[in-house]
Amino acid sequence: MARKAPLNDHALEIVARRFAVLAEPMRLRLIQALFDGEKNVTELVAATEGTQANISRHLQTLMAAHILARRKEGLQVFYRIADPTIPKLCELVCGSLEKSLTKQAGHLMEGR
Amino acid sequence: MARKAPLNDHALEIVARRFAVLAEPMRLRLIQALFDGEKNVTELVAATEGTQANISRHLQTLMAAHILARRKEGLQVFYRIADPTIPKLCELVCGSLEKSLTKQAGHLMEGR
DNA sequence: ATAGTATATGAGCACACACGGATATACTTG
DNA sequence: CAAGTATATCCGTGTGTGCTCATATACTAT
Repeated sequence: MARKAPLNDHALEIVARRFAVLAEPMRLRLIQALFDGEKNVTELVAATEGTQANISRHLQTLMAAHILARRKEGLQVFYRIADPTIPKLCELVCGSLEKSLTKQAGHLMEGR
Repeated sequence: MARKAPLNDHALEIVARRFAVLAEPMRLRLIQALFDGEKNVTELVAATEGTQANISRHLQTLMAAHILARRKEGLQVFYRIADPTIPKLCELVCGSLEKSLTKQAGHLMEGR
């Protein structure tokens, strides 16, 4: 994108849609919860403290964006991160934020 | 984010907000238009084929997110990309899309 | 001061979507 | 087949925000 020709309207919508999928705290929580390996829906509901209906919906959204992949095993469905660029994306954004918010950087990690 | 402790709620909202700012085709057009140097509002309106009011609003949004910076010169205001991670972010997303959409990859560039 | 140009902002509308509760589907076990 | 569990989907509501039109602000020039 930097040095190449500008993207056309359709491509821009696709890129924007991708960012939009990542623009939801609950979905970021899900992604975070999956950084250390696959989990089933019940585990994800517990890890994110959301309702089952809402988590399921967000998982569909992340699937449609090809960010997650699913594996069925009996009654349970296990989700995992399918797109290797996702961790890099999050690192980039977090790094940028930490740099611009050095004063508040200490607050960014869970344990204060 | 990948290896570190999970982000707390406040941090997640900040990250999500950042993605949300990038989740708008018109704002991506503005960012693209600024890849090759600063432009004033009138030039950006022409480059993006948007209305002046709308472009101005999007520029405020990008400013508030510290993605752009502005420089006033008489009547005109020149905007430029202030966050160096933005081009990298776009490259990452575009690269990922091209890889997952190899069949449609040819359609991604402006000239079809 | 007046007129003219560049940019920003206020008001109102429309649409997308996150959320919760209830319900449906899929699968397992007895 | 019935009962139970895990996951997905439907429906209604509320909120956020992108868009346009009109107007306001900031600056320049005559």
